[in-house]
Amino acid sequence: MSPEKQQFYRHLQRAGLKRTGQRDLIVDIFLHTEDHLSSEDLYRIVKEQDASIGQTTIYRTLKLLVEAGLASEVRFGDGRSRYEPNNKFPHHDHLICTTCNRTIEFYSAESKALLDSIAASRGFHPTQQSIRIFGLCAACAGDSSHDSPPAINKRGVPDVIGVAK
Amino acid sequence: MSPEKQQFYRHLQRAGLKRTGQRDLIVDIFLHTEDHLSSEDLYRIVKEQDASIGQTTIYRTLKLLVEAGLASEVRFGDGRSRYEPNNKFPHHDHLICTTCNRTIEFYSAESKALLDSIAASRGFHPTQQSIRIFGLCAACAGDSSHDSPPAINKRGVPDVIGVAK
DNA sequence: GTAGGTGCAAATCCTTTGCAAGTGA
DNA sequence: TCACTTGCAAAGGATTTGCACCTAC
Repeated sequence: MSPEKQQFYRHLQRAGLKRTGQRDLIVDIFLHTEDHLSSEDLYRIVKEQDASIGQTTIYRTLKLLVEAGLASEVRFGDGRSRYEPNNKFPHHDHLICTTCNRTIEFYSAESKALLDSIAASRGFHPTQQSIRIFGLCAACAGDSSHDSPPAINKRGVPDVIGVAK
Repeated sequence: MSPEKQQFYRHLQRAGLKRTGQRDLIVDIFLHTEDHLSSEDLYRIVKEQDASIGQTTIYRTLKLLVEAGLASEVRFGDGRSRYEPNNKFPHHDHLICTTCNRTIEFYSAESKALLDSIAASRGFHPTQQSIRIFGLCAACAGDSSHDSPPAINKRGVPDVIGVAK
């Protein structure tokens, strides 16, 4: 069993909760994505494996994953929550193209340090920081030295087009 | 008439829209706040001046204000949109206390420059950047060298507790 | 006169909750 | 056993839309 699933079950145990087949399946699938899945996206994928699972269980399990520290909730301005597994990259931020909805992930240690020091100077104790840059990706801005805009994918899920470390 | 209202009416004109008494009132009130008002907060205040105005008009006018570049939409994780006038501070970010809901505004030219260069290196053209740091303010973290946590205010609106320039 | 605006009620969309029937420890 | 789970349907809460009536230009 992966260390992430172990962490998940440790969380369940500590909280007096139970291990179930549904949670097993949902967590397995979730941990193997690195998309920014919405609850409904995940629901659709999970249903392919077990058509009897309900939306509600997806919502509840995603909440557990966040509590267990295995997932982060992100919002890109389309009015729905998306989730990303924390096991891929410990923390990263997003450039969000408001035209094609693709996202570019990046991580900047300098920004993080800068923001930490700003928080510290106000006596603030951060638990989470979120940086989002909205705008046009190179393709949508018509920059011909970059890829052309992608067709919107089947699920309407933003594709990740790159990770800048 | 303030330059902001002029800008608003210029936007209406360019878009072929009309000036109305309702828009006048809503814009006047909005531009004189620096709270992070939700649509409903603004609705309550506006109704004190004109009880006949409907929620819908508030929603629609806030949207116009954003389009006109006079307001920014912000979300603090409580599932509702809040708006701040752009005439006070051109741009700023937020430390958000997840216990007492107060926010501390700050502006960091260094962060902005850093993020601009990250965006540029990906060929991304930013239109808006949003930095949010969630955590505990000094008071809620029990830091006695700072103010004690505030009573939650009447409207449940996060109070601004400071602006770091 | 006419395109655009307004307020109301109804509709939407995402998410949560109540509940009766299951199920893991 | 029994507290925790599940799926369904209904409820919720924020925001949007349809519509008949009004109003700025």
